[in-house]
Amino acid sequence: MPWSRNRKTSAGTADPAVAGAQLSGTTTPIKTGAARPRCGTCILRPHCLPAGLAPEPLRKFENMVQHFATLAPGEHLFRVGDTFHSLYAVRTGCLKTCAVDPNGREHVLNFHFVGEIIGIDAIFPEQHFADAIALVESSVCHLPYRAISQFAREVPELQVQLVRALSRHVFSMTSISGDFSAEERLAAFLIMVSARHRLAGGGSTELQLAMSRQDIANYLRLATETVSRILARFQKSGLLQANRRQITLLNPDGLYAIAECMNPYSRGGINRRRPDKDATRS
Amino acid sequence: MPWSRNRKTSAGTADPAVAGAQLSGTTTPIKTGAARPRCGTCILRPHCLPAGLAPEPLRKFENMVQHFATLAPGEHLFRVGDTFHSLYAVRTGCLKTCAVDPNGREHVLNFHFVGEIIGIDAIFPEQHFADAIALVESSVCHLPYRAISQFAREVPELQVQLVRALSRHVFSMTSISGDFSAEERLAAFLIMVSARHRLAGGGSTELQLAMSRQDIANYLRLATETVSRILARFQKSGLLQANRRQITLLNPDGLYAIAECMNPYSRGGINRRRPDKDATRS
DNA sequence: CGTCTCCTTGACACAGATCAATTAACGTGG
DNA sequence: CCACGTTAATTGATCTGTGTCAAGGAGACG
Repeated sequence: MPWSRNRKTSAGTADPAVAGAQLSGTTTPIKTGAARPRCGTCILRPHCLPAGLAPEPLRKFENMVQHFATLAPGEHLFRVGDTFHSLYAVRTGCLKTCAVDPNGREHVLNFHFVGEIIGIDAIFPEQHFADAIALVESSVCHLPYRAISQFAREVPELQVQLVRALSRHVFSMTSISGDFSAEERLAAFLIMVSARHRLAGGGSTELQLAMSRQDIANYLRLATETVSRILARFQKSGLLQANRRQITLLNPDGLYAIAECMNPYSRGGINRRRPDKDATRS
Repeated sequence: MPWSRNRKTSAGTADPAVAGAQLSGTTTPIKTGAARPRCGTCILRPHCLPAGLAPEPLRKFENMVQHFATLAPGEHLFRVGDTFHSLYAVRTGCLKTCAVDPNGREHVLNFHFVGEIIGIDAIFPEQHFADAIALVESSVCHLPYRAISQFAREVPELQVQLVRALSRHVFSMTSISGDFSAEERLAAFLIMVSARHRLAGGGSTELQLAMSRQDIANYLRLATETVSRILARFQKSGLLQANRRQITLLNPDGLYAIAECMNPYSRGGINRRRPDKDATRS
């Protein structure tokens, strides 16, 4: 049976307040790729590709990086079918990568928060098979892959970082790919957002979501109504306070407890609904 | 067929068609990591890490590779919590990686067919967070990561392959992570198995599944009963013939049509096989 | 031949999708 | 500043795809 779920595309028209807020204390949004970013002083460096580079290689790396024009909400960074030639690092804001299948259903593949790398999945096919769209005003660094890859041959530390970034990506994907209930997935999502807020230097209980309910739903493989309802349920049980995209976590531990089973590191706590489905056989 | 026949037949029928052909004069399975595998003559090389290496680096690479003892069905290659120190390449047979959540519910993260690399997701955490278990009698090459990684610094081509393998892994994961119906997922699964059979030199319509219905269900996030029912439905509509683990695809194009929406290449019209039936519901 | 394990099939239940309607922001133009 | 339109978010009422429970069947193996 055809079986259409959420099919509309929402290109986050959102609070511009969110974007810059988190970490642009020094730098006002650059409108046209003017100044080179300075990895050396970038607050995100520990989480970015040049993490742990020595001063000299770092300088060379900086020279490869280009700063990209700021993206307005809804603007594309790249599109399905574009040739891959560059990775991107999110400096401010938030983007989503998504693909629309032949039936018109949109699948949000990932959200990309401050400090994260976009485009890793295109290295192999050498072509983007997803659209990357800014959810709020965002800016990204532009890391030409050929140059980076070439440079990595000389600088093992960079090579290590590259491989780690890839592996981490795989690692994080396994979390959402499992078979979990809507509550578990949403709780895990909120915790993830919270953690990333903290990484970017923001508070971890006051969340200003960059994405719509629909984007969240498409990402978590739910209906938007379900996301809404579960948020309401969380609110009623005192876990959080939700007002549109403004979310306040009142009881993070409670959310952790719900989401725990999705954390690959912490298998061994908490309960979930479906008692068993058997396992084992060795 | 590439895989040894059903589970516990006579001890050690590593399918001669594959196993024997490329890796040894002897037809008997290697029980203890005796002979070094010869990447140079391995039929899988184009799909493996040393793809495209020049003769000299290839020889050095071969010297790093160790052959592993054959794994019996149900035997573990590694377990959750094991320290990561090596990647593995499947030479014969088929393995699954899986993790058990707090409730004892098993999640199959991936199946690993002939020619595929296992362990990529453990590079970053430097620890395995999944069990790797042989589904049928299998053998794997043992690729010590530190040595490989070190060697890759000298041989760019190998580095490229490593990154490509990682990226490909990410790429393939996006396929099953989407929001698809049970039919779509199962159809896509069968097509994937078929494609991998072909890669390994087998036929693409006569499939001998290495995994149980339960493994398939856990992988696709379904109940085993659902897998059974949908196979029955496919059979009734003439798409295939299913007898336990012996599956014959009668109408691969029909399956393609059902699974199309999951093919990342088809999104946006890149390189698509056929236009789909439209998404009208009713 | 019995036992075991995997697979299949049926009956029923429920989480979550779908349909539908209302309310709340946020423009925009007058 | 206020009507108006548009889109996002909520809430309620149903429907349904799949999960769950239960009961055989069919190979495999000793």
